[in-house]
This record gives sequence, structure tokens and C-alpha cells, in this order.
Amino acid sequence: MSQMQQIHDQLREMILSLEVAPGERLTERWLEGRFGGSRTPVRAALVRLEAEELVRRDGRNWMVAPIELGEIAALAEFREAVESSAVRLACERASEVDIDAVTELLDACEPDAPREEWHRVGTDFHVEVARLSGNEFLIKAVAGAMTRLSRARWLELRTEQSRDHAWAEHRLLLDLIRRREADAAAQAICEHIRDTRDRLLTSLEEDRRSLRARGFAIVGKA
Amino acid sequence: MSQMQQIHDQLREMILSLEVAPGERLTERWLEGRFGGSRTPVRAALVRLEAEELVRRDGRNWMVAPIELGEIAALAEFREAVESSAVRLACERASEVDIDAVTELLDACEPDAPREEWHRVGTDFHVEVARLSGNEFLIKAVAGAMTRLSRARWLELRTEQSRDHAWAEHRLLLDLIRRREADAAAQAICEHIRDTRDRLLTSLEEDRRSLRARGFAIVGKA
DNA sequence: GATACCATCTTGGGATACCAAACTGGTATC
DNA sequence: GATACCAGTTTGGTATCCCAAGATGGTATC
Repeated sequence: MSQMQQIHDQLREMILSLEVAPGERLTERWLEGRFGGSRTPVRAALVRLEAEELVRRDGRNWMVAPIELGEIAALAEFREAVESSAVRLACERASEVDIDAVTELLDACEPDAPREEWHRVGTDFHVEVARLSGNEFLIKAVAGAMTRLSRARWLELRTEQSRDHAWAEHRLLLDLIRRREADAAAQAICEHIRDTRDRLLTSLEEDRRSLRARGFAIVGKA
Repeated sequence: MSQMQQIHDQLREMILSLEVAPGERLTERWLEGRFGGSRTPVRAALVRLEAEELVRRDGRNWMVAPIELGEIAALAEFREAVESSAVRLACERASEVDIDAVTELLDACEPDAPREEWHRVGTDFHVEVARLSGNEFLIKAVAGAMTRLSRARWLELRTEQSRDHAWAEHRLLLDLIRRREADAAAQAICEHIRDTRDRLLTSLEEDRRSLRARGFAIVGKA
């Protein structure tokens, strides 16, 4: 694999895991030293990450994309559009075995699994459901949206109840798809998305001060 | 503006205007000579265009993205999801003056306007309608989808009737938005999208042979 | 005549050197 | 004391050089 790929993947991981703070400034020379490549692959990686909107230009400089509260509401709206359509198509097209595979994804998450695991599966679930639609554009749109939400979801302090609640919604959704109840499934996912949005916004708004103190740029208002 | 920007914009224009053929191989050194910059900005521009999926890797080489027939059907599905939601939100949120502005966009296109003009307005219309939703993600999704369709739309031989037909559908849609009839408007745009898809696929399938002869890679099947 | 192999050339990947613009800190002047 | 200005430093933008891998074409061998 090329160095550019490696740098891209590593920096991406650092951003998503909040190892580098949202809003933090990045210099090409620091990254050069950090990853041991020269500026050429570093810049290529930055350009790619810019396209994924994980990194942004601030004048002439680079910065890690801040978390924008206003974006979370808009993203929920977008997800409703895309995911409800994906779910409807999934009801028409998904095979039993493919649906079962997604169910197993949920089951694989033990109650005492580490937080990383829950976070990852919570993201992957939506992408995998989108994949049941068979439409590449819907899949990519969902994957992109979940990436954008990833850091906010990580910051959300999740109680065991709210986690169980979300998982119950996931299982309900899969059941509806399996029974090919398109309208109900679409409605279920829309409600789930709105639930998530509300929990995220409440949580971030509450913790905004302390997150700022950790150097995280949480900007805008819901 | 930086050279990278210039090269990016120029090459993008060349691709969208079919000045370079879909599927054509691009070498960094050729672009270097063509645009008068060095390889560094050329490569940065290519990476950006790759992110927009106008350019693609073919092994280690670069190529102009081919036109894929299978993509057109999937894109129509995606557009239905995104644009119908955008239109519904537009019915809730768009101001009269904003709707009027989009109407003027259509009116500005004289019957004897050059083909480029019709093509551009036909694309912009959908983006501007999406803009009425006020949701950045929906706007970007529509803009991206229209970009992906741009070259296929250009290749379509359009009769004056089919052009008038499309324009009538556009006007109908705006009227429905103005009257805040969300369901009807959403249905109208879905029908319009399906009409467009059918016309595109028919046209491309028919002309496939001659387009191939011009060196255009039209791959896959609908 | 076909095929396997080798020299050569092309091409993208990466490293580095240089430049210009922006920022920083300090100083001198009002 | 405030402000305007200047030198030094940092940083991204660009050009260019080197390298390894892959493509090419020609030749020798069977």
C-alpha cells in the first residue's frame, strides 16, 4: 500500500477517534514528522481527507473539521431522505440470508463489549441496511453521513438504557424488513434517526462547555 | 487562485464538456505540459477530481471516468430519494421570492438559446430546487448527482419536443411548490426523474456504437 | 515462426529545494 | 502607552530530482 494511503488511513483514524481535536490546526510539516513520510504523500492524504470533509482549509492552513451542531440536525434530515428510501428498496430486494447477516452483526455485540465495538457496530448497522437496497449511491450517502456523525456519536455519553433502546429499534427495523413491511420500516428508521438526533443534540449541548475545555471545537447552534 | 485550483477547474470543464473522452487515459506528464504547471499541482488536481469521481485510477494510471449505463438507473433511484425529500421541504420552507427566482432561471432560457445554455439550466434547475429545501446535504447530493449525469445528458440527442416536455415538467413542479402541495410535487419530480432516466438510457443505448467510435467508453448495461 | 527473455523507456510515487506570503515579535516613533 | 513598521520565522505552493515498478519492443533461441 502506498504511503499516501497509509497516512490517509492513519490520520483519518486519528480524527475519527478524536485523537486530534476537532478544530485543531494541522501543519504539513508536523504530519510529515508524525508519519515519517515527506510532504508529497502528506498533502495528497490531506486533499483526500478534505474531499471527505474530515479536514478543512482555514485560509491557507489545514484544520481538523470542527463539529457543527447545526450540521447534526441537517444530517438527520438527509438521513431520513436517504435511509428511508434505502429501507424501502431493501424490503423489495434483500434476500433472507443478507438480512440474517445484518442481524448477526447486531448479535455479535456482547453486552460487555468495549465502547469502541458498540460505536462501530452502531455505525456499520446503518451502512449494512443501506447495502440491502443494492443501490451504490444510497450506500455511499449513508456511509458518508455516518462518518460525519461518527465523532459526535462517540462524544455522546450513552447510558446502558439508551443503548438498549437503540438496539431494540435496530432489531425492530430488521424484523419489518424481513416481513417486507416497507411503510412501517421506513417510518421506523425515520423515528430512530430522529431519536438519535435528539439524544446527540441534547448530549452535546450539555457537555459543550467541558468539551471546549478539552480543546474540541463544537461550533454553531442547533 | 492557486495553480492547483486552475488545473482542477480546467480539467473538470474538459471532462464535463467531453473535450477529453470518457475512459481516456491521462498521464501526469501530459497534463503538466497541457496546463503549464508542474506535476505537484497536477497531481493535487487529479486527487480532487478522483474524489468527485470524474477521474479514476486504472491500476497505477489515471483515466477519465467512463460513462456507465448501470449507474444511470441507480442514480435515478438516488435522485428520487433525495430530490423528492428536498421538494417536500421546499414546500414547507421556500419563500415566494426564492421560488420566483428559480422560475426566472427557466424563463431566462430563450427557445433559440445555444445547446450549452439549455444543458446548464437543465442541471442548475434541479440544484436550485434542492436549494429551496435549505438543507446543505440535500443540495450537495443533488449537485453531485447532476454532475455525474452531466455528460450523459449532453450526449442525449434532444428533440425540441422532449426539451419542451421537460421544461413543462419543471414549470409544473414549481407551481406545485408554490401552492405547497408537497405530495403532488414529490410525485411530479419522481416522474420527471424517471422520464429523464428512460430518455437517457434509450438514447445512449441507441447511440452506443457511434459513441464508441468517437472513443467514448460507454460501459456496462442498463 | 513462435516464444521467452532482456534492455529500455515510460510513468507514477516520493523526497527535497526554493519561493512567496502570512504571521510574529520587537522596536521605534508619536 | 499605543500604534505603525520592520526583520525574522513559519508555512504552504511549486518545481525538480531520483527511484522502482510496469510496459514495450527487439532479439535470440528453440
